[in-house]
Amino acid sequence: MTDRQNLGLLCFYPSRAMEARLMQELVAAGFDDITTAQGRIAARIGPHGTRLTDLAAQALVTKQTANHLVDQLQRAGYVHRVPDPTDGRARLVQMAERGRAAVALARRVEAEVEAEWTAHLGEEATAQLRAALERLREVTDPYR
Amino acid sequence: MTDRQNLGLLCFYPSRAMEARLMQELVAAGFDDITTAQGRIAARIGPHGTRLTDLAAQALVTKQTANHLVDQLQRAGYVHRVPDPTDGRARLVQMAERGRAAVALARRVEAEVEAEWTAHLGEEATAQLRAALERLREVTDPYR
DNA sequence: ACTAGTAAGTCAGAGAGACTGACCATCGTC
DNA sequence: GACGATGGTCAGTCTCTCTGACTTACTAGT
Repeated sequence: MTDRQNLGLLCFYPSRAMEARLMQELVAAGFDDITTAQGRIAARIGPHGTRLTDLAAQALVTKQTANHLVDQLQRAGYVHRVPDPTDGRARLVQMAERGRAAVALARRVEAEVEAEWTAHLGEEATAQLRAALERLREVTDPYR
Repeated sequence: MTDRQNLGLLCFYPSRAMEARLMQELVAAGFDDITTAQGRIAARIGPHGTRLTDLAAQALVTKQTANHLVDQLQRAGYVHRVPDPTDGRARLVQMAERGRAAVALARRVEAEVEAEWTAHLGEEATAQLRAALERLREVTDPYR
């Protein structure tokens, strides 16, 4: 019996497990030139494209870091940048074909992992868990 | 309204928030020569000391990485190493005085943050959340 | 219409974190 | 006592992330 662990740490295990599983399956499917850091940025690109600054803010990294990661994603063909029609300074980071394919796979894997977790916890407990985490996000995610 | 987020990502927000808060308060209290990576290792040192290999396994990093971080912690006076009386190859990483002081503060901050979360979610929902996360750990933490 | 301040993004450089691979010392077992 | 396994270290590399300084473009106030 280990001692009582704090809620933040308890949240860390599933979060790490999901990320590891995503990476593992992406690599297995041939998306082997991507890293977790790149994935964290890519996961936040909206359907019509997202500004670099917004990506950085949501991922809680500096613009420079986000820019660096987007450069790599672009070189690997996952995303491309287009000028923002509403703001001459800005550019929108959009998913390219390869990026959309990777995201589609990632969505499938996420659903798969959630199904496994649901099988372990039960439908009702999982629904409660999701509800609690969504409410907790209100006080733990500064960008939402 | 944002779309439904996966459970792994939902777990990420509280985990990141807890870690950020811990670092912030530790720095404010004068423990300003520590990093999150060092903290993640230090948090796993048991009451009688823990082997480097075990620390590495629990934190899911290589022995080299763990060794590097323990070196830094030792230089800063948070931990020290003693020979393992039961195994001539091994050494135990133990908390030093400064390390114990930091851990004591960290425990207080953790309790504080959990109290805030409980205030937001309610007693019952928080208890259910903890129970669900502890069960989820059974399938998401390889070292337990 | 001009100017001052703010916001978007880029360039350069540095430090920390994490890995792979090779290695030595010690333990445990046959 | 020899040999495979385990605990730990050394060396080198790559990625992530930051700070600081800068350019360009938008916006609000006069």
